[in-house]
Amino acid sequence: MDSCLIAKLSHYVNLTDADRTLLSSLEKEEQQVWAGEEVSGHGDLSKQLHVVKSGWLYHYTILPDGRRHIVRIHHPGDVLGLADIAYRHATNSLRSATNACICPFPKSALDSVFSQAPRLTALLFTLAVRDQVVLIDYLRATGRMSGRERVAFFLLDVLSRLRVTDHTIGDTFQLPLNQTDIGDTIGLTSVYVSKTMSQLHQSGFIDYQREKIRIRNESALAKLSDFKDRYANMDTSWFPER
Amino acid sequence: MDSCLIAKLSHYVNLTDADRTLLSSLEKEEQQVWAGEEVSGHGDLSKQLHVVKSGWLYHYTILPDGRRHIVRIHHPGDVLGLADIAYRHATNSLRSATNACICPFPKSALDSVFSQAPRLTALLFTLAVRDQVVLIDYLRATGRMSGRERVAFFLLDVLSRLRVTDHTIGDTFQLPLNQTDIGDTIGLTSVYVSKTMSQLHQSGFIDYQREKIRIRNESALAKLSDFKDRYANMDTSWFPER
DNA sequence: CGCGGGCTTGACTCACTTCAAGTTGTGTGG
DNA sequence: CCACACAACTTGAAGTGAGTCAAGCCCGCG
Repeated sequence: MDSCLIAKLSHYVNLTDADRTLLSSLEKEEQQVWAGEEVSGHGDLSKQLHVVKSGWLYHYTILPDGRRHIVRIHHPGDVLGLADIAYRHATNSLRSATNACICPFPKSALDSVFSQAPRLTALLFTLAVRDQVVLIDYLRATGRMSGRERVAFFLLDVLSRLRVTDHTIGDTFQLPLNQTDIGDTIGLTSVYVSKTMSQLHQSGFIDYQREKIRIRNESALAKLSDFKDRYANMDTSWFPER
Repeated sequence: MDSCLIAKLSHYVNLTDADRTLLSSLEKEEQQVWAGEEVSGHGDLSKQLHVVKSGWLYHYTILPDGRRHIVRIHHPGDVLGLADIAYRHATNSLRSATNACICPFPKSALDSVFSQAPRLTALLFTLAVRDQVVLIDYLRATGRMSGRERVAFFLLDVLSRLRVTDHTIGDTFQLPLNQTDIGDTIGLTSVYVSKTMSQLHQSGFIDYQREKIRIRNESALAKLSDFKDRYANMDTSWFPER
């Protein structure tokens, strides 16, 4: 019943009742999607954004020769498609990794947020910009780090994101992505991801089997991959009063 | 006398007089910086944003072992630091590539934009989001493309950005960055950038000497690197009326 | 019980790095 | 106007991290 969008945003600021009403209007409509299903393709008209209610999804692109790069992974409570509001056609494709439930809403719903709720606007802006900072972290990892460092970085990134909504999470989590997906996210092949993960296991950093990952030495991994948590804290002090 | 910020934004929407007044308040203060000078460092308190009046700058990060990645290159008319408004401390460092003139303004100036000018808010949002799409293009290039493709991509990206403000630009432009800088932007070493550029020259794609680049076969380069211009057109149709 | 997707492992290859020794061009001082 | 210094670029030889190819394994599922 509870909206995970509101839950996620409340993590960062206090929302007024008016804000909550406005936000829940974004979650009116629901859509079920299957694991592996394509939600929207590159080049589609991008008139809609989505809020994720449950499940994991990801945005990706295909290169002309067929190689794939996964751009961003999405969890419950995420607002998807902000990256596409600047263009008439979607610049990336969206696919569901698991069975999922998403709530589509039109781009134009944002204009009522912008004109009615400056504080919420600032928050959305901040979230978009946080995504940008995370993308930069990925860019730097992909551009300048070894495979081992990149895998470490990736696992910690997923873990930190899960912690935003699930405070009870310890060192173990479910990762509903296969090693090909992981490789396509950090610019490696699935073969090399496999070799790297087994090496990280042998060095005592992680345990894993199927979709379950256990981080055995988080601080060492963080040091290895120079990881900074971008999700836990954000600066909202400059926000307009209401 | 003319503001290049206003010039750049006018490329996308019609601005009211009120909008112009608000915008020019962001360019009240001026600061001169020298080529190679550090403007703000990673970890500094990030209370200020900047508008670039003249010159080239770039944001970069250093890895623990000293390797560098250049995250984003900035030109006149760009708004810098949007990526940092979500955090109390700067997540990346800013350095000037050439002598430059920049206009600092406080984060809090954004809140007056958000509460007074919904249309301008939408525009700023769109710009932030366009940067995100470009970062994604870089991420995909860095993660999945060969050195040759990456260099081609980089050169076309710079050219397209210059064209936003300079419509007279043909196939030749000034690139005030050395090959180490280029390599640090696309995840290569300076040695390999040199070899790749001379190879691109020999295949008839480009000419270059010192800081001058000539693109001899733009469409072939675009095909080679699967380049899409993200700067020329953006969707502003969903913007609030005023 | 057999099929198939995902994971592992090893042998081989190659794109890119590293190292190192030139070359070029440009600004500076005598 | 020359000489010297210096940064940027070039070029080649040698090394390596990650890719490719391919065979085999594991395990959940029909």
